[in-house]
Amino acid sequence: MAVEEDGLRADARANRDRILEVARKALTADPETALSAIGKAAGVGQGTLYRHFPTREALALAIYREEINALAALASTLLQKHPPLEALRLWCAQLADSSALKRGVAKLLQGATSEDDQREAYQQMVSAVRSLIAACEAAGAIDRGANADDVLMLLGILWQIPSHRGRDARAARIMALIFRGLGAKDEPGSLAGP
Amino acid sequence: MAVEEDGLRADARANRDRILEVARKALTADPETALSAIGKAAGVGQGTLYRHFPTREALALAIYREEINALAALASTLLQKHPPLEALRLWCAQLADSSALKRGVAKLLQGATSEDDQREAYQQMVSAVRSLIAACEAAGAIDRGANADDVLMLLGILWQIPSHRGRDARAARIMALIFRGLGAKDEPGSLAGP
DNA sequence: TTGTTTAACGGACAGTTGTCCGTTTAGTCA
DNA sequence: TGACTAAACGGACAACTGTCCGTTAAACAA
Repeated sequence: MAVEEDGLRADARANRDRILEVARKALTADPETALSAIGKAAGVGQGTLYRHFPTREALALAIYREEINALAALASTLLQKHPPLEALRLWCAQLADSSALKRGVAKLLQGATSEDDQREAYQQMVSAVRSLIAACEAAGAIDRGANADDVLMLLGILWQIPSHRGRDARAARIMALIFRGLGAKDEPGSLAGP
Repeated sequence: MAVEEDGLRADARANRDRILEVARKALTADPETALSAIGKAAGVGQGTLYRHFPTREALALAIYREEINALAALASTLLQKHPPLEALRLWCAQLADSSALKRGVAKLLQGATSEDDQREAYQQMVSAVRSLIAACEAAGAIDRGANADDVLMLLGILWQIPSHRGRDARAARIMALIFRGLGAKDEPGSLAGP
């Protein structure tokens, strides 16, 4: 047997792509759509669906993989264009705004999981946070000693805020608290305490 | 029909108690025990089980209700015996140590749920946090403006930390970050930075 | 006691998740 | 082109959750 460049057989790849396409629409419309319904809509059997995506999280992760990649890449981009602390702020704001990355992916950020590709995505995010933190520390913009895993875990809360009215304000308050916890030196232009 | 003092008919109360007793043991042994198995072990039908406890969380909540009550009550006790900030610290430490209050209840602290009794338990916890925060603010031990819901949400993370080695250290780091975020004035005796 | 009401019971059932395994077929090589 | 092999398929199945509804019996009144 030979393999395609990505290690998948042609029919497997086609199925995978079709499942993802269907799932993206279905889950966007209703995040709790039954996986069996997605399988049916994609014209594949249960077995096929679960072989490609063993859990709901794995499916959600694959769907939002692009956004995760983008978010991870954003870190270095921001660091090039802005002072470290502002880069961190902007990155967190983007994180909070990525409303597409809902519940399903949120767990991922709370702690390492066992699935390989989930681990990888988690690592990407931790690396992003780590680079931002390191830059801030080097610039003296936050205190030393912050732990990237901890910070990511705390930031993960931003997705658990129910999307009622006042969500944004709440997210802002929580972010501000975390930044303070990091010992962020207030920048010129921001309102600050004593 | 008349009712007992607690509003439950005698047989209903007996069933409820029996379910709780069985569930406590079963869930302690394996947090993922099937609810159907618990129902069977308690000698009640599916319907009875679900009427008493509509969801797994509701059951977990009922089991740990005493601990939640104790935790809520602890707040005022600590405030009487200690300076506000230390009371808050001790309370959070106790919260982090309540390892029995695992996953199932954790969600509860993340955001308001719709179930009535879950709401009530949540409110108890928020009230506890609010009183602690208020005392700290009044004493000038933390900055004004902290939001009890936000703080509880952040503290809820403490239960999501996987119980690997290093869990305690991680919990301590996260708590420290939150306290800093609240603007906690370091007490004499604690190690602190500039 | 006996009768009436209705809360509570409990098991059947429908829907979903995740697994298993016999069947199909893509890709390769002669 | 035809045969071979293993990756992939897909549907049946087992387990679990949560609902529905006909039946039972607790509480009370006459």
